[in-house]
Amino acid sequence: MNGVYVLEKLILIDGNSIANRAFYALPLLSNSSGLHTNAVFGFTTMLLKLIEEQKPTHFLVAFDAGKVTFRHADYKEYKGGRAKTPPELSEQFPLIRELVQAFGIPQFELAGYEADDIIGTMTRLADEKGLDVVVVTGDKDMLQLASEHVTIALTRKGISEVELYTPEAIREKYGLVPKQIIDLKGLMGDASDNIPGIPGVGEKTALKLLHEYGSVEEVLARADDISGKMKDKIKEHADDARMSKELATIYREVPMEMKLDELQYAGYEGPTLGAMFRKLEFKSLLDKMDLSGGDAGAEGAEAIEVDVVERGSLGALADALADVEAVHFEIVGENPHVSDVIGLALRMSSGKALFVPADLLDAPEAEPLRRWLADEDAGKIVYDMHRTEVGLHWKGIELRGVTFDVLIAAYLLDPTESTHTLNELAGRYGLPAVPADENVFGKGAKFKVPDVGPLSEHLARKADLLARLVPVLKDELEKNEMNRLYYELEFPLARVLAAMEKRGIRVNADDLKQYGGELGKSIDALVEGIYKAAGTEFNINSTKQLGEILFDKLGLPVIKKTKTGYSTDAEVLEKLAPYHEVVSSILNYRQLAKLQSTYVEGLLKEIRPETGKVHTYYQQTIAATGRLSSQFPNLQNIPIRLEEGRKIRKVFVPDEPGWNILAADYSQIELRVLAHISGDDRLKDAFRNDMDVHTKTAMDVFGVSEADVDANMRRQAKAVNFGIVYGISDYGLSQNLNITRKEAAEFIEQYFAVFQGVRHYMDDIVRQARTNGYVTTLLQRRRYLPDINASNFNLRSFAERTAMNSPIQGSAADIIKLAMVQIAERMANEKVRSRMLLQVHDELVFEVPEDELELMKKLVPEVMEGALQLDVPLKVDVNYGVNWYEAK
DNA sequence: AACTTCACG
DNA sequence: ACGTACGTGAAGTTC
Repeated sequence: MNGVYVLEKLILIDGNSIANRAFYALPLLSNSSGLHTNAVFGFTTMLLKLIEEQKPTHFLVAFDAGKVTFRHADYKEYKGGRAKTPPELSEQFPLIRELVQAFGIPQFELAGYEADDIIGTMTRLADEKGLDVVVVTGDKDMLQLASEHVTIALTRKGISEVELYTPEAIREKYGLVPKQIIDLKGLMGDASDNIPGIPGVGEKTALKLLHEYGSVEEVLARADDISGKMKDKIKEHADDARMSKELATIYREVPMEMKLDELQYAGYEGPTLGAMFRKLEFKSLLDKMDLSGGDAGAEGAEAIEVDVVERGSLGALADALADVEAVHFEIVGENPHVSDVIGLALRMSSGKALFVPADLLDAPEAEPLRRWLADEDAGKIVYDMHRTEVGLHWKGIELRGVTFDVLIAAYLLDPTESTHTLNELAGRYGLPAVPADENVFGKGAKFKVPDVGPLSEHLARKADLLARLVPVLKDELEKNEMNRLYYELEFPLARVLAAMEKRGIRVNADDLKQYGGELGKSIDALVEGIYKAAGTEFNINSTKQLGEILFDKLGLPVIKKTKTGYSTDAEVLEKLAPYHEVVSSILNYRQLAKLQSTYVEGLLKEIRPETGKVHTYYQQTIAATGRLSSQFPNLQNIPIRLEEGRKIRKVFVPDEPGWNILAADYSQIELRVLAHISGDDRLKDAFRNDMDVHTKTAMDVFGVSEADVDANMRRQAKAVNFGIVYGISDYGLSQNLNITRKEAAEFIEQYFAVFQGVRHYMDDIVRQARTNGYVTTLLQRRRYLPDINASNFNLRSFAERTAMNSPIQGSAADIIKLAMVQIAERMANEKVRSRMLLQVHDELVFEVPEDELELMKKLVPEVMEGALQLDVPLKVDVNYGVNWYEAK
């Protein structure tokens, strides 16, 4: 009537029912570790078949949650007498949940309800929306749900075949309308669920009665019309019949907030499913579906045509550059600031490849190539633009005009993967395999750059794969609604980061050495005292030796153990301090030794003699939450909390005399993000009124006025706020506050009673994780949580906390990254001399000439606060001084 | 290479 | 009952 009618089909699976069917239908297979997999296998074949034959656009697998449902409140014998689920089957449920997740199918369960009720509710919702629905189950009761749009697929003989029941089919077979299925069961009962019905009434009699009277109520009302013994039986068991009918009625008003949109199904990802099948050892399916992928090695792969460019042919190369699609640079070593560029492979639009050895890059004849690399208008696809740009920089070559970075895309599509090597990406996205670098170069001491033949072949393969990956990755980004995240945030950020790293930050080596000298004296004195107190010399850095001294020799109480022996961490030592004077000396020693080794000696080693600066390297594709990380040296963990360490910051100075270090940090960005995404009114109010959020939390949780919040209450409230951001648990909070778990639990309950929006968010986000298998940030950054349905309590709890934390930490990361891109743009437009130097998660550090101080003090917070509009204001504090220490 | 400890947000 | 707070990187010791 109005526009195009899109055909949508929702499949709803009764997970428990199908698992049961599969289990009893198939022989008890088990894999090499002795785990049974027959039900999982049956479930798999069922899913594959449904996907192929039904082509669902929406999908849900519903599971029963727990043992007790609302039905037990009415009839405690419900499902009583049923044989316990055999362990061979129950052990398969976690696998089935993982399997469903690997298929990318949403799953759902709700405490107190059975899968039937969830499905009943979904069919009602889908029916209202006009979707076609297929319900897959082994349970005949579900036939009551059949309607114009809802078809019931009942498993038949095992699970290999299903029989489809429309209302017509039900009428043909039983002469009933779907609703009367409930009456049928009310009369005949169901032995397997311990529903009594009327004794002596089986299917035949029940059908006869229903054909005549229509419903249980009618049968009971007109029992007198019925002849013989049946009349007495019916009268005698009238209540049983009524209750049985009630028990058999599927509840279609389950209070769930699941939206149909959340059930969209776009099909499975071969590599994910392949990995699951490998785990389950479903070899036949792997082969049949050709999911083997991965590191198949180069044998099977087609040879790739690659020409090695020589000095004499560099001129000819210049003419070919217009036809380059992708470039792969091989830069060995972890730190691109000090790495060797070995060469590059150009993948031409013809499919052929050219290899340029690194030594040619410096040749005068390579000028056209260098110009092409630096040409903003010469588009090129690369892997890790940021790293390449840095690596080339130290060779005096610029890289510009990159149109797509494969690494960043791969990272966004699954930030939890530990690496995204091209070898892995080939497997992940089902493209022709590329050997692992390790197999070509060797690793560790055996690392060796191979001869030009195999080297050029390998790089050519990688460049070729880059070109092939691009359409696939673009497609995936689009599907995940990550275009903005990619094109407006991560991709432009890569160049901002490269620029910051190339610039570096000046470190005053002389001051640092002097500080190290002072530290050295203090450390020596402490060491002497410790040896004396211990009565022997030993390696204080060795936890093993330290443990022997403290616990065996001095007989101090063991507070905590580690995997390998006694724990001697700061928490333990603080508890031991009252017992022996040596302990506090050890704590002091630890503190100073850390400063000396990591921050004095470590930092000195990282100062580049050519520049007198340290050039950190930001990893943009490591952290699962979307944060950056910093290496060589790590400039995101320079001491600040303790004054002694904080002094280190004095050696970080501006590059030019008379300039300032300016630091701008977000105030409480994570709690502001939480206020925004949870929509919690009280939390929002706190920030809208620019209150001290910990004090406000203390007021609300303890129910006192602002004046009555003492330091201790604020401290506890602060710990609770931290806990909330981390995905709170009573245990974690009790550890942090040194209180009992019970007290911690009461705190948390108090908090949630007040901040109900936050509680709602926490429940909701975990539910989302369970159904989708992932959670997202404000800018659609995704984090997958494969353990969210694990049967192992620890794994599952960890995943739940991660589900709560990641959107918060990740959204904060989104915001500051967005600000960085915008600030870089503004600074370029305003043509300032000031430079952005560092990012420390919620802080940006700049060096600023005196005459730009006023401008930057205004520009930086303005952009940071406006980077992303939230329901609460973002607040930024700005400070500056002659070094990083003074910018406080 | 694994483990422990500790620095930061 | 279970037993960890979330996210990183670096240094030192031990195996």
